[in-house]
Amino acid sequence: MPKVVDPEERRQEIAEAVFRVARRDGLELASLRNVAEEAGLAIGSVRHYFAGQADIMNFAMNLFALRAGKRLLARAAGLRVPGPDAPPAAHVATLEAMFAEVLPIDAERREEAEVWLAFTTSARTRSELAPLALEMHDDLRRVIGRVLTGAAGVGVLRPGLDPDEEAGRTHALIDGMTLHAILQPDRLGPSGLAAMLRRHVCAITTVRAEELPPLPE
Amino acid sequence: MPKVVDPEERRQEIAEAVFRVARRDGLELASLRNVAEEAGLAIGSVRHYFAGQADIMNFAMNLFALRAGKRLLARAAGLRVPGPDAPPAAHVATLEAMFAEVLPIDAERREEAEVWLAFTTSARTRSELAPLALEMHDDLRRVIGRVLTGAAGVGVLRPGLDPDEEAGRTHALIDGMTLHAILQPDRLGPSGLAAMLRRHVCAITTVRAEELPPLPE
DNA sequence: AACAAGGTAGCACGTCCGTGCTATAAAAGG
DNA sequence: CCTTTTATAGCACGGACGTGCTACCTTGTT
Repeated sequence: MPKVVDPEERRQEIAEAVFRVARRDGLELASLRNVAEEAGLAIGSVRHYFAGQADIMNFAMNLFALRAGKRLLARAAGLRVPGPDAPPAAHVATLEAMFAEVLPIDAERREEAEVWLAFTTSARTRSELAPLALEMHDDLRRVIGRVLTGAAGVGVLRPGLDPDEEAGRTHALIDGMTLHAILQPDRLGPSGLAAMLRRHVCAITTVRAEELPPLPE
Repeated sequence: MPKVVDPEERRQEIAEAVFRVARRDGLELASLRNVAEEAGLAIGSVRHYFAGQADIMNFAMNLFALRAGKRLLARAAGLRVPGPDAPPAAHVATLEAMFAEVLPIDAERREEAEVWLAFTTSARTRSELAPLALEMHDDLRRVIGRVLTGAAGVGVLRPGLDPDEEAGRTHALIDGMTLHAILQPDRLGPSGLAAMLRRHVCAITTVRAEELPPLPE
C-alpha cells in the first residue's frame, strides 16, 4: 500500500473542494476536472474515491447537510435556556440568538449559506438531491417551531399569534433574508440582517427593542 | 427575402424557449442546442438572431425583467386605490392584493417565479447578469416601500413600525415565501401562501383578519 | 525476495458545447 | 429576368465533459 490515508478524510477534502468551486463559480462548474484541480489532485485520484460525478455531488451535499445539522444542534444545546421564571427579555434574547445562528452574519455562515443556496436550488432540477433539500428545509422549520412553541409556553409570544403558523412565517423570512444577503449583499449586509432580525423578533414577541441587549457593531 | 418575419418577435420566441428550458431542466442546460430544439429551430437559425450564447442569455433576462416590471406596474395601476377616507380594511385589502401579485399563487406567476429564481441565483456567478438582478431587486423593494408608505399615510400601518424598515422585512418575507413555494411546494402551496400573506398583513397593520375579505379557496 | 493491495496518475473514447464559416431557398427591387 | 437581401440550415473545429481502462508507485505482508 502507498501512503497511509484515511479514505473518509480524503472524501471530505474533495467535498470541500466542491464547496469552494460552487461558491466561487457555481455548482454547474463543479466538474470532475475543476474539483480535482481545486483539491490539488489528479482527476484519476479523485475517481479512486468516488464512483462518478453524481456520487461526488451526493456525498458533498450529504456531508453539508450533516455538518449544518450538527452545527445547529450543537449551538442549540450550547445556548443556555433561561429558567421559566426568567424575565421575558432573557427568553427573547435566546430566541433571537438561535435565529441569528442560521443567518449569514459572519464569513463562516455566509459561506455555508452560499453552498446551501447552490445545493437547494439545484435540487429543483436534480431529483436525486431533492430528498436532502427537503430534509434540511424540514429540520430548520422544526427548530424554529420548537423555539417559538417554547416562547409561547413562557408567554413571550405576542398574544393572538399561533406558534406553528408563526414558525412558517419566520422560516420564510429567514430564508428570504439569507437569499438577499447572499445575492444582494450591498442591500442587506450583516448589520442589516441583525437589525431586521431584531425588528422581527420584537414584532412577534411582547418584548420591546430597548429591553434587549444592544446590537453588536 | 424569405418569409416575412419580425426579428424582434423571433427573438422573443427564442427567449421563451430559454424560459421553458430553464424551468424544466435548469438554466445551466439552456445551451444553444437545447434552446434551438425547444424552439423548434435549427441551431444555425437561432444564431442568425443572436451573436452568441451570452447574447441569448442577456436578451432573455432583459426581456424577463421588462415583462415582469410591466406586469407589476400594470397591476399596480389597475388596482383602484381607495380614497383617503375609506375604511382601513379597504386600504389593507388593496395592500394585500398588491403583495399577492408577486407571489406564485397561480400557474402563471409560479412559472415567472421559477424563471426569476433561476436568473437571479445564476447572476451571483455570472457578473453580466448582476446589474439586471439588482435592478429587479430594487424595483420590487421600491414598490413595497411605496405601498407601505401609503399605508402609513392613511394610518393603517401598525404604530411603532417604520414604513421603510418594514418594506425590507416584507421584501425578504415575500422572496422567502417565493423560494419556499418553488423549492418545496409540498410545504407551501398556493393556499398556504395566501394564508401566510394574510397573517403578515394583519401583523403589520391595524386591521384584523376578520375585517378582510375571505381568502379564496 | 516476492507478492498483494491500495493510492496516484493519465490515456482514449464518445458526447456535448460554442462558434467560424459556408450553402441553399425564398422574397423584394431593378 | 436577374440581383440583392435575409431566413434557414448545416458542417467542422477546438475544447470541456464523464468514464472505462490501464500503468506505475508505494507500502505492508508472506
